[in-house]
Amino acid sequence: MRSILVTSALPYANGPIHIGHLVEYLQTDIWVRFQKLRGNRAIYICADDTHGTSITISARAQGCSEEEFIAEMSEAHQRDFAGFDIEFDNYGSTHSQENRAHCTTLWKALRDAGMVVEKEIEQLFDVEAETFLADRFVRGTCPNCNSTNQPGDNCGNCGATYSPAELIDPVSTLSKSRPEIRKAVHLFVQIEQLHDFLEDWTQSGALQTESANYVKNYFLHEPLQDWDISRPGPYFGFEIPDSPGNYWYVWFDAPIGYMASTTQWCQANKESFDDWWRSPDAEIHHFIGKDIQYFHTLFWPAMLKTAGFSLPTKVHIHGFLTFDGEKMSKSKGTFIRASNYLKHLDPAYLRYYYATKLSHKIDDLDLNREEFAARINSDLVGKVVNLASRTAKFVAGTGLSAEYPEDGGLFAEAAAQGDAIAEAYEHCDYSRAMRLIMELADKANPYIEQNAPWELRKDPAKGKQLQDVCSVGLNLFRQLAIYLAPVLPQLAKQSGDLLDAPVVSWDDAKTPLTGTAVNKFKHMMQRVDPKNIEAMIEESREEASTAHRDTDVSPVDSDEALKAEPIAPEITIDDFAKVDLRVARVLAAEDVPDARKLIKLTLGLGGEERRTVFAGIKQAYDDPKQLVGRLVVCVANLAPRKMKFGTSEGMVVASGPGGKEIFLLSPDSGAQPGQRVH
RNA sequence: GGCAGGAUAGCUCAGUGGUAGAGCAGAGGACUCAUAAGCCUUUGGUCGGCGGUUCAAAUCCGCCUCCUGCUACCA
Repeated sequence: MRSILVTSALPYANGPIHIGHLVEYLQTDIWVRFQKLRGNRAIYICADDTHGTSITISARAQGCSEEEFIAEMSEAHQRDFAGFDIEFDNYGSTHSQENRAHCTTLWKALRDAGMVVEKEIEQLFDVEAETFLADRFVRGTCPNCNSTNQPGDNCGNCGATYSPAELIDPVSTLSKSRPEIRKAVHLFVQIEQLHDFLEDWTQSGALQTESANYVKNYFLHEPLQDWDISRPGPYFGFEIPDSPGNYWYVWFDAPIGYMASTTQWCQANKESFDDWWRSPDAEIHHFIGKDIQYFHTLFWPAMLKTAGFSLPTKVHIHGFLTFDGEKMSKSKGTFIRASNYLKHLDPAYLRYYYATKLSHKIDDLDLNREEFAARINSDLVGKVVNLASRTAKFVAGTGLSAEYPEDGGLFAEAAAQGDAIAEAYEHCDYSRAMRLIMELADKANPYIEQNAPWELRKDPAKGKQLQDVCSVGLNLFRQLAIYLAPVLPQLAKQSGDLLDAPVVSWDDAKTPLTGTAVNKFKHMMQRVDPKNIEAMIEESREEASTAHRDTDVSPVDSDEALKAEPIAPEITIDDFAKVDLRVARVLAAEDVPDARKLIKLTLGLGGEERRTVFAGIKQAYDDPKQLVGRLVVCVANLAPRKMKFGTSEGMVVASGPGGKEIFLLSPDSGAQPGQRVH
C-alpha cells in the first residue's frame, strides 16, 4: 500500500472559483479518489492562499478586515468545491498558526545555509495608503520611451524593464496619489546556490518532459536570479521573526501552506507529520497549472531540499481552459463561476467531460458546448446508464441470478481490462481511461439487444433466462460504474443503491454480484439540455455587465476593457498638447517577414512629409495591401526608435487588447493628411 | 527569431515497423425494454509535403510547410 499526499494549487482568496480553476481540482480529485479506490492511503490537501496586498485592497473595498474577508472567501471556495464533489481531506489556510510555524522552520534552514542576503532597494511608498507599492500597483511614464500609463515593472510599449522607482510621474493605483521613493531593505534567497541540484532534479522524471525542457531552456541555462522574498510592512502576511518590520512575500508562504494543511490533518487524525514530509515511504504529488511552474519546479524544491524535507515525487502540470476554442471571456459569458454552473447543470457532466479531455500533457483543454452535450448524452446516458435502465426493472422482484450466467466472456473481458484502465488513471491519462471504459459499454449494449429481455418477459417459461440476461446486464453496468467511480462518485453510489452493494474497491469489478436483490430503478442522470447551457452563459454575461443598466436605450458595454487598463492619471491640456497627432495616409504597407506582429508602414502627412512606422498589427491586418490608401491617425512627434528591422518614426494609434483584436482609428471622411488632431 | 508541443475521416482524437481505427456527426434499415436511448449496415482519409533507412513506414531519420503556446520585436 502506497502513502500518497496529493495537493492542488492553493486558490487565491481574492476571487471566486470558476470553471477554469475546476480543471485542476477535478483532475486532482479524480486522481485521489482513484488512489483511494485502489486501496492506497491517499490524502488530498489544500488551502486558501490568503496573503498579499491584493487581499488588503479587496478587504478595504468591502469595508472589512482582511481576516473577515478571507474567512468569507474560504467559505465560498469550499462551498463551490463541495458542489462539484471535490473532497479534500483537509482544507486549510495560509493564514494559520501552523503555516507560520512551518515558514519559520524553512526560513531558518535558508538562513543557516547562508542563502539569505539583504539588499537595499528603492521602492515607491504610497503616503496616503501608508504602504509600499508592489509593481503592479504603480503606473507611470516609461523612462525609456516616454509611454504613459505603463505598469511598474516593464514597459508595455518598448519592453524595457525597470524598477517602479525609475518611472516618470508615477501614480499609485490605490490612492491615485503620487508615491514617494523610499529605501527599504529586502531579503533575497540566493537560489543559484542550488543550481546543480535543480538541474538534476528537474530532469529526474518528476516533471513532464515538456515542463522539464521549458525550465531547462528558460531558466537554468543561465544563473538564477536572487529571489526577493520579503516585503516591508504594512503587509498582510507573517512578519519575519529575525527581521522585524519585514514580511514574507505571499509566494514564500503559499506552498508552505501544503505543509500547514497537512499538519492540521495529522493533528485531527493522530498521524505524524514527518511520516508524510520527511519519509522516503510517502509520495508527494502536486497538481498545478502551467502558469506557476516556476515556483513549483525551482523555488519550492530548493526550499524543501535546504530544509531537509521530501522532494515532490511528481509535479503534474496541466494547461488552461478555453471555451469554444477561445479564451474565457466575461463579455461573452464564458467566464463561468462554479456557483453559476451549479445553478444550471449537473456537476457530473463537467467531471466526465474534463475526464474525456485530460491527459498527462500540458496542452490547453477546450470546453466546446456542442461536444459537451454530445459526450454526456451519448456516453453516459445513452450507453452506461441505459444498461441499468433497460434491465433493472425486469429483475426488481427476483434479484440477480444465484450463479453468474454464461455471457460470452463479456464480464471476464471487462474485468481483465481493469489493469489497463487503472494504469491510464495512474498516469493521469483520463481521456484514455474514458475511451477504454466506453469500449466496454459499446460491447454491453449489443448483448442486451441480442438477448432481448423484453421478449423473454412475455414467456413465463423463460423466467430464468430473463433473470440471467438482466443479471449480466446489471453486472456489466456495475463494472462500468466502478471504473467510472473516481470521475462519477454519485453514479457509483446510485449503482450501489440499486444493487444493494456499495462500491468500495477497484477490485469489486473483478467479481460479479450474484443472488442479491435489485431495487426499484430510479433515473440516475438527466440528459443535457442545451437550453441550460445557454441560460448559464446568458447569466454570466449579464453578471459581467450589471454595472451598466441605467438606461434602456444605450447599448450595454462590458467594463472588461476598463478593468484591464484603468484610466490614466489626470493631465492638463498642456500635457495633451505635447502629443502631436496627425491624420496620415498609408502610402505603402509591407509585411516584415521575420516579425510575427509587425507591418512596415509608409505614412504620408501631405506633401513630401513621410514617416516610416513599424506597427504591431500584423495579426489583425494580415494583408498589408488592404491598408494602402486608407487614413489613419499617427503620433507624429514621437522620438524615433531603432528596432530590429529598421527605425520606427512614430506610431499609428489603435485600440484593442492585441492579437487579432486590434482596431486602427480612422478619421471621418473629409479629413486630410497632415491635419492635426486636437 | 528562440524554445516547446502539434498536423491521421466533417468534428474530437486513438494508433511508435507488418493490409489505416474509434466515438460523434452523415446515409439506409430493422426493432421498440430503455431518458426520441439502443441495435445492424454504410459513406468518408495519397495519415501536412519531399527525400532517406527497411522486405515492409502514420510509426524510425533528414529537410520543408502550416498551426498552437511561451518568449522577443510590438500594441
